[in-house]
Amino acid sequence: MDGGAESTDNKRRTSWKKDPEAVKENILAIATEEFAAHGLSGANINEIARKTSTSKRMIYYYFGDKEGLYCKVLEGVYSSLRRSEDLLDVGGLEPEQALRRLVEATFDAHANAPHFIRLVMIENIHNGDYLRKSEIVPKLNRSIIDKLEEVCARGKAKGVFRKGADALELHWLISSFSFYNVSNRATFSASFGASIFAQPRQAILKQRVTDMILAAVVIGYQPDSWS
Amino acid sequence: MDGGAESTDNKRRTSWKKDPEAVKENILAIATEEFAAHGLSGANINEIARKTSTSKRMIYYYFGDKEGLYCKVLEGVYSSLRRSEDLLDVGGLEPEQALRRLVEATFDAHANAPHFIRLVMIENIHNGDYLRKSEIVPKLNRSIIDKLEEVCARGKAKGVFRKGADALELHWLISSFSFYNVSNRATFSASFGASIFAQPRQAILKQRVTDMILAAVVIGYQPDSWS
DNA sequence: AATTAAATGTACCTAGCGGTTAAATTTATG
DNA sequence: CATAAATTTAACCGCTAGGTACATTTAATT
Repeated sequence: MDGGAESTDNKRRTSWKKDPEAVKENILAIATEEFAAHGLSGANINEIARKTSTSKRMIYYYFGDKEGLYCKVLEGVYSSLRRSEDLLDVGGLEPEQALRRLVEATFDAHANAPHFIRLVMIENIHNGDYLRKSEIVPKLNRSIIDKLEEVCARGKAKGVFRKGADALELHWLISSFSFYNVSNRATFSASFGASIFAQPRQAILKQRVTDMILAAVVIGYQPDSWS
Repeated sequence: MDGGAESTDNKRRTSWKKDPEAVKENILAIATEEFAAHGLSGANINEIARKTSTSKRMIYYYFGDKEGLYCKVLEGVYSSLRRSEDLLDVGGLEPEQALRRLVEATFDAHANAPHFIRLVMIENIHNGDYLRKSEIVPKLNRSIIDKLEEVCARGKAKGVFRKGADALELHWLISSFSFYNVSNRATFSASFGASIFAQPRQAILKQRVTDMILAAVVIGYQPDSWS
């Protein structure tokens, strides 16, 4: 599993290419795994270095120290989620369908981004100190709010959304179960079993929360699923 | 603030009571603070020892090692939350009011138990490994489910709850925003400001989610607050 | 080709921290 | 009073892990 020395000896090489960006990317990718897996204090720089294709020296060369690396990792996963949000276009949908789409997409996005979830949990353990220090992150998450605001405005203009519908509150709501659904799987499962996190229960849950949100926002909404 | 040597010299004391339980309690209380503040790997045994009224030696004497201490801390906060749940009696209320009461109480209980929240977050970072090892915790959280089941049964029997109402799903839902509301304050605030976590927004949120739950469960429910 | 600065490798340092040892002292108990 | 459990004190150990020093190699520049 380790002694594959046929084309180029991968260990003990004495020759290398200059490729700073690739090295940085490689370090970031591994560091994301490790910080997500073990947290800031739990992650091990030596272990991160070992798993990269470079050395510990380069980590300090490019990122200064452990916290600097952690910050870049944090910024990375936030940017990544933002990009996926930006891809979502609900402009062509009627307000009700647009909102439904946003809820479902958020639910799925969280379910498919465990690294993001774990790093946000970890950052919350640290009281958001590193996120607050970051210059790029605070302004990142506007896009989802903007989308919700636009949908709310259209819904109200069309007369199908309640006047009280508020984008920030909606985002808080949608995030809460989308996030919790991933973040607390371990302890929830330990207490009540994992059945709720498997199919078909997950699909049912997504349907339920979507209907709940729509019922709270759309005037006279009556979900089919409420038997 | 430190040199209060009037009645009994607090350092270098030569006389003491034999009170194992008090010593254990003292260690647990401090350890709860420290683990909640810094996580399992982040907390420091020397620091915990320093803050107790006893010594590091006693920590190892009673708890074996760091993980043993962490486990006891975890069991402690879970038991504590369970006790507060047990105090809640909704037997005398009609199903609708009972459910409303359970939602509001859960929301408030989470908001008032930041240590519990943080330790559950931390335990989830560790994939629930220590919770699963514990014998007492897995069976602890039944009580809230039992209460929800009883209320659901009464509501269905009375003909006011939908047939699809499910206690476990309800608990997942109620927990999700109650938990998220505390666990993700730091990062949410960093992105969108802290206004939503202050009054009167918190009260409004609680009202909203309660109404949403009731609307999902109670047939024909129409909240006053939905303007 | 010589110069130079960025990029990389290797070995090393050191403080902190989890955990232990050992002995003395005090309190409770039968 | 003997014995055991509880507690104190304080030094100590070993390793881990964050961080650094210093030499070396590559690539661009002149």
